Amino acid sequence: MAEPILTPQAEDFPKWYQDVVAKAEMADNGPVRGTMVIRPYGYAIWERIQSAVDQRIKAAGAKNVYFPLFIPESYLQREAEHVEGFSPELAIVTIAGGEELAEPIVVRPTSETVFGEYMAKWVQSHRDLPLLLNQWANVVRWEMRPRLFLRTSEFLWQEGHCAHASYEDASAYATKIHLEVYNDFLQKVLAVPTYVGIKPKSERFAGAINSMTCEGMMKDGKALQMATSHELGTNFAKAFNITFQSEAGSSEFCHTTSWGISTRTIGGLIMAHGDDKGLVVPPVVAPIQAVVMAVRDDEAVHAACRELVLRLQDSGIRAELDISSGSFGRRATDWEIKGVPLRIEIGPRDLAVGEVTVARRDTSEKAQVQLNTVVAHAQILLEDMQRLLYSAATGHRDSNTHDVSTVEEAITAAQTGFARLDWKTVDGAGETVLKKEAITVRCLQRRDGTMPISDQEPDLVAIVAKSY
RNA sequence: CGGGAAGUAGCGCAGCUUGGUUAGCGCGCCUGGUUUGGGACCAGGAGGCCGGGGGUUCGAAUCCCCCCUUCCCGACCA
Repeated sequence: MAEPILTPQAEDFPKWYQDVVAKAEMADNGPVRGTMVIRPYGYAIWERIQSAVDQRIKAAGAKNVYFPLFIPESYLQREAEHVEGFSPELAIVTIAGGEELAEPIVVRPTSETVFGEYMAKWVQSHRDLPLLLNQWANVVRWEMRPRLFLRTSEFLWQEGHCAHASYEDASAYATKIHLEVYNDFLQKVLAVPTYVGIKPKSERFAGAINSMTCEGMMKDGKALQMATSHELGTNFAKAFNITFQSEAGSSEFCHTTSWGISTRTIGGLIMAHGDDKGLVVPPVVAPIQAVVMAVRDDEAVHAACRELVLRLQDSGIRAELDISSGSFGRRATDWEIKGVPLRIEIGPRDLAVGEVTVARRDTSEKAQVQLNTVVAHAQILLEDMQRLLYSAATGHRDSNTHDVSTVEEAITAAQTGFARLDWKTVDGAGETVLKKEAITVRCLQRRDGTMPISDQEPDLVAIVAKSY
């Protein structure tokens, strides 16, 4: 083990990220700038993210639908801020079927506008509300500086679009999604602790009256927005005429919301837990939770491995068999790069004493375990690892979040982590000063760390950082 | 989109300045054998329109122009 397989994080974090994405076989660049080919291992992680999020969305009452990829350009233009925010990153089709189109077609950067058009049709009465919809889709936002998973011109996500009768209902539901779907998922599944708050006006979604965010801290101390929920007020309802007849008989505008989580979270997962040996995938989201490795190319060893894989699978552990013929070190390293939580080694020495060797990815600890109790042991280790990854990430975040009192101190703190200071100290000129240092306000919170209803609340604190 | 660097086998690179027959090296890959408790070894082998297009030339990986892609730094972003 002379030379490192990956660039060490401390030497060059972005290079480490690229190395790990390539060597763990997560993704490749696509042929068109900014596009991404997600490979089987990366996609398996995405599928697990999808199912965990989808389950929570359905529990919150929203129903899945599918809207088209193509949106008439005129739709985007109906909401002034929305079109202004998105026009620089739109991909627009002007020729189709060999003919110049009468009206250009936009490849969706997000779907508020089409949803709006159909919500207007579907909603007539207060009895039709709330209308809670979600779709899993790809979207296109042309990016200047693409990075696999973190910023690609096409990405996969889920976008929820809801219409409510009142501001209070809309706000409450967007908040519920934010906390019970996104934040719960990020903490329990990805084991990423977050700062939950609202965006200042400068960072708000184009067309929103309020944007909520879950901000995670990566190992290099930079912030990553891992999910957002937006309150759109009546902006889109007015642009698309989404109205309903109230109980009293009057015609009212709906209050709409939208909320999303994307393949970017995979980048967050990589950078929140990965180390110099590669990925560290939390057991709950890991497509492979345990690999059973034959140490020797020997029939008795192979048979023991096969049998153990079946026992692990029977107990609900996602286990994989490795009886391939490469050298031990090579195979072990490959599984480490992929971040598989447990590696169970079986060789003649183990078999002779009825044991196996269990190595856990997070701590690198190796232990001898009785062959007949290893399944129960593995369950315990997986649960322990999930907990430990979350608490380690929380420790890293907390020890790199500094309370400061001036913009200058915030700039210093944001070189290596997050800074927390009074919002009134930053609001206005402070934000401009920070921006020059590539530092932004990631979110606004109340003093107790909870999420405010609006940025008009007094006594808010700002969390500022460099970000992806 | 601005400023910089780069594209030669799957990956990492040499060759280019000074144009000249069959374009090299390391890793990986394939075959056979010996191996396997932390990136094994020996022998043999496959793999290239030198990023794409155009030009200069008797002749281009090499010189010139345009385009595409990648990386770093800025402006934009889930």
